[in-house]
Amino acid sequence: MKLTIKDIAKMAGVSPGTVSKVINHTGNISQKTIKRVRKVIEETGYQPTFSAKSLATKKSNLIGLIYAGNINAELNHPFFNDVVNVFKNAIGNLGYDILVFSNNKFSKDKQDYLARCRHFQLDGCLIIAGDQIEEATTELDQSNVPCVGVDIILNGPNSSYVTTDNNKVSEAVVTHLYLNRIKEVAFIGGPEDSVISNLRKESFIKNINLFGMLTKDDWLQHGDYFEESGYQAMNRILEKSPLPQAVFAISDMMALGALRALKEKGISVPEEIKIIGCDDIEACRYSNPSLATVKQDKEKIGQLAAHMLHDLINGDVQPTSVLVDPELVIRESCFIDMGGTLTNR
Amino acid sequence: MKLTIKDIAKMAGVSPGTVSKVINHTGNISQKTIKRVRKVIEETGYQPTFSAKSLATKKSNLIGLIYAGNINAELNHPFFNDVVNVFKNAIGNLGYDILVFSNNKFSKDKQDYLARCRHFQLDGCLIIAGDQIEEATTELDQSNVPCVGVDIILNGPNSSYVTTDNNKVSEAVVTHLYLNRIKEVAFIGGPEDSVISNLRKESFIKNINLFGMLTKDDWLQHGDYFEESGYQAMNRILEKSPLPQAVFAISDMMALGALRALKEKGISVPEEIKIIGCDDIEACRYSNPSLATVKQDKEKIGQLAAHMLHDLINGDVQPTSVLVDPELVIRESCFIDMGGTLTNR
DNA sequence: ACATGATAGGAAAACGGTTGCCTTTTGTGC
DNA sequence: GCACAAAAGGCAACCGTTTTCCTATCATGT
Repeated sequence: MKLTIKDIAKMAGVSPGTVSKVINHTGNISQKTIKRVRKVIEETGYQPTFSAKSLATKKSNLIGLIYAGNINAELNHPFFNDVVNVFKNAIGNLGYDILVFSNNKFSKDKQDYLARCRHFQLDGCLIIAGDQIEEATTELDQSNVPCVGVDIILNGPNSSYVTTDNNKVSEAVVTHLYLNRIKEVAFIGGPEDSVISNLRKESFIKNINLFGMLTKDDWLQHGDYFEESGYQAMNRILEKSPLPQAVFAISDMMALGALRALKEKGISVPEEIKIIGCDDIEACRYSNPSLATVKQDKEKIGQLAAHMLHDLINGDVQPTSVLVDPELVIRESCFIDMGGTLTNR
Repeated sequence: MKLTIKDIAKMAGVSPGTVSKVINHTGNISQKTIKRVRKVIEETGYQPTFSAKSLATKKSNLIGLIYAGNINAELNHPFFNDVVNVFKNAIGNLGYDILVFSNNKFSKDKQDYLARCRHFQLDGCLIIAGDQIEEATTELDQSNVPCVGVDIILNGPNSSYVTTDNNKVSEAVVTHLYLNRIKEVAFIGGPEDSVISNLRKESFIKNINLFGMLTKDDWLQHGDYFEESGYQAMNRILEKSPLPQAVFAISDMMALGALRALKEKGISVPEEIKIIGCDDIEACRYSNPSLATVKQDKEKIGQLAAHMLHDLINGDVQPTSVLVDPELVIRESCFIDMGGTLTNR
């Protein structure tokens, strides 16, 4: 028989309302009473029922977790999961639990995120996406539900976002290559309609031109962020001669796919061609050669997302966006032998 | 202004109770009325509020997700995440959403899972663990809350579990090595008190003896499933001569660590020593040499867990346990050159 | 001792559904 | 057309909290 607030009230010789006030630190209650009520709660291990509380307050202390866009992977995406894990612990410390929207529950074809937020009376949502996304997410963004996006641009009245500074991603890669006398560079992006991908592509081209380096249409390929698509993109590049001196793929998985294509053709990395990926997933360290990459600061992104969402929920703050600086991680796939000049530390 | 069941009732010209019955397919309602009510619901997009429904029914259609034990990783564990992802979709189709327990919310030191289940009125829990675990999980297991464990042995009155057949894991590895004329094998297990690890270790030793092969105390090492611990365990093995002909590590990450240790010492894999891991994480395919492993059937485990939990919740079924067969995946780290005899397909 | 304001705590409505029971309507057989 | 059973749907209590408003008590200054 589960204990209710009335049982506690009876035991402590007060009214239910008073117990509620003690629990929530509201109203005017004497220290003596507080002590007494606390003691009963302590002894009985009483905990208010979530649904009753939620019903009365219209709050849930629950954050919805949405994997939007065509991320084929979801709970098993290497980069996003690290971010989500940091987020989970950070938001937990702020007093929230996380609700993962399972798909297929409501309408079959249409993910109605907003309806589900209202259904559960979620306090806010974390939207994870590698991409600009479906209507359902836009609808949610435009609603008054507090949302924080990771790697997605949100502009709703109560939405913030945090993302790696995509201009700096390409800038870092191109600058590094320039400093190492590499001139001819290919690019493997995400889907053509991916906002993130296009930002990186534009910035890539801009910086290539800025430094007087070379790229060309045949070298600008698109994939879907996954391994196989990188493999195919690389093969498309290989079909056209000449070969570039380096390839920048905007996900590690695609870079690994490119690596596989090169291995298959007997082209040596980094001697004949350098490869740089992006994300710094675990597999980078175990591939052969190990994969140079642009690392996104997962810890910082996760932490920021949690605090931004909390602030948004409390109405403390206007919607904002934060760009997190990426960091170049040089590994074997980009080692450059220049006879002692300009080597990498 | 959010719509309530009363609004719908008014619009449809019926009582709230009737609307409820239409929604839940209970009571005796005429087809005509059902149509009318349905239409209004459709047009307005009305959805019952979770907390109110949950309060009234004492059910939540929510499944708690617990990462128990000393899995340092959580939402970012490569193997478990794949399982959880399958589970999430499967359980979603059965009408549940998932609540992830954030840590640190309730008592600082003590995870009170049971209390939180009651608090949220969860219908059931999925317990993920690489290991036998804390008191809080045991308490939950022993309660009447329906639980399904993955890779953990549960014996509570309402608990089932599904796990890879750990005997067969070691059996498959040892048999394969035996068939390829390899006699001397080392073993890198998990923590000494890990039930799973000990099952695999016992079965490893049993099969080694059965085939008249050789292992010894110096070759039986323990780690914590993560990369660094595999590295260290391998170094401990290397300190003692002679070298075994093969090493079986019960996680891929530890196997990768072992690989790193061998590389560092200039010992070639698979020529001088073979390595086999376990789990079949992504990185296996990208390591050099690519890593042979024992694959756990994540798809099947996730699906089974979902359906077993659903059955348990509905009281359709007695607690059970299911063992899923593992599958050996041979890759470069275990390639065997025998001059044409007994090669691997 | 008294008016006054502050403080403590109680009563009850509200939150949005569900459900058992009871009444009304409908259909059936004669 | 009538008695009766079955079907349809309304009523109201209930789920466990919160919160507003109100009253009773208490301390204070005069």
